[in-house]
Amino acid sequence: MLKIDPTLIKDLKAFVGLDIDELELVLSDAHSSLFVKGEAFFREGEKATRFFVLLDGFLQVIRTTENGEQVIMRHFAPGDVFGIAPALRRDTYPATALAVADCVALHWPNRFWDIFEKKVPRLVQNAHGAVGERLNASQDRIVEMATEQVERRVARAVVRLVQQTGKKTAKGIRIDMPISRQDIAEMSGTTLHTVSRIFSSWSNLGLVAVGRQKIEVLSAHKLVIIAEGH
Amino acid sequence: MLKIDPTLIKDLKAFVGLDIDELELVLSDAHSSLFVKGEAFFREGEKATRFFVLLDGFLQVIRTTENGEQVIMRHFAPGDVFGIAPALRRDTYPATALAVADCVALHWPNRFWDIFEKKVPRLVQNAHGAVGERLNASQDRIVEMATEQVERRVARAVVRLVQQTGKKTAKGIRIDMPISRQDIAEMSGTTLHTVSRIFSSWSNLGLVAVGRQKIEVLSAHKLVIIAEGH
DNA sequence: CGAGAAATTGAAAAGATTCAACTCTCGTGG
DNA sequence: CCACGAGAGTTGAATCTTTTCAATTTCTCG
Repeated sequence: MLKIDPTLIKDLKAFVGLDIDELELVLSDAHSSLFVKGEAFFREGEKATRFFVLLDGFLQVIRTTENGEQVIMRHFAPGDVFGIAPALRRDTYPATALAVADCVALHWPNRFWDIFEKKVPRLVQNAHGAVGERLNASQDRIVEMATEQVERRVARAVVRLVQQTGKKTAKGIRIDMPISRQDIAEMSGTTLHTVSRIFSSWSNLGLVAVGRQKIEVLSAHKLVIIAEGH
Repeated sequence: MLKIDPTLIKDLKAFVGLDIDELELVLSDAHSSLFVKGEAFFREGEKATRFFVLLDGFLQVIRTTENGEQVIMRHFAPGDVFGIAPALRRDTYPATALAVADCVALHWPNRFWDIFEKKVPRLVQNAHGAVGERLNASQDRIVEMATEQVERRVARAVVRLVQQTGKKTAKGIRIDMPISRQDIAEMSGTTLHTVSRIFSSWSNLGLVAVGRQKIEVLSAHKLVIIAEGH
């Protein structure tokens, strides 16, 4: 069904530990699709029909409140599994997944979950590990929201973005993705105004260079100090 | 190893869908222990050696920040599985579990996880379902912390407690557990002072009757309106 | 080049925390 | 059995952080 070479994907986080035969089996049932920037992989509450592995691009998972506010729950990068409702015995997607850049993703109908569970158990175990990390990250974030003030939360959001998409530049590390003040606000539970003020002050301190939808970290070290507090 | 009657536990959430043989198999390998109020089942970062099902009592899961602040992540009631590190391919416990009342819990060494996965798959599936609910609840809470103000968060914390331990009384519903203002503050990311002020105002409105470590909800309906906003 | 989105910034207001003093409640031990 | 002390709770006042409102400015793309 697909003409992807197993060796191209064998190092992706989702497929770590699979042997060639397993990779081929998995690929033989996979569909591959392009999702253009802005397109939704699935939306909150929608019936879950398939699960995904991101091959290329970048996506964000968001939730929307009744009064229309958005919260960015997290980002996914190539190699991540997502939309794995069957791993959690859910039949709807709990959030909306949006392509932030053009994306290529593999996906399978949900019925393959149980098949892979038997035939490629490592794949399913990897997914459970990913769930564990996400649960842990969620709880970290709850603690952060409950105890830290805004500047630190914003710093952490930026540090996370740097870790996920940072590209080395002459002067520092640039976030390789158009990110607005509003996006950062939705990642850290504040307003774009407050983010703007914080960025201005960091910029004055020579910590970052910011522009329209772009952020370059000049002193990752100092930013981490703000984020972690020591 | 244990003389618990399968019929006593067959309706617990953790064991839903197991047949008698499976229940007996599971029980035959189980240990049962009493944890007195205040005792820890396990602590954050500790090597995970066993997983649990709560039979009786009530426990809270907490995280502590570097500067000693506590955040109550969630509560567990009889029938809940917890400490299921193997389900998430973790080898340490991610948080601390404390008995809030005297508790009785079943527990198994972690090696039984893989055994049960084969022999009692439904048990493991139930656990994954529980993980899914928890991940979902965590994300709800993140949204809540990011977008709602304190009074609403406190209202939600109280509503959750009522759902988990509410006991009908003459005038309303009482939370059947000693809960301090500080506890509510740690559940909702605020200070005991703010909780105290909010409770005073609710009390003046006739919404709740509060006392030392006790909360009785007189108008659940109005409280839900504060919590949910409509 | 013009239009619209993104960002900045000041000023005012709101919301919550911090500090501090004080009160209440309950269990314990004299 | 009562007094006392510690833990739990309350409340005012000051302060601080963040948001809200509003007015501009800057960028970038078509």
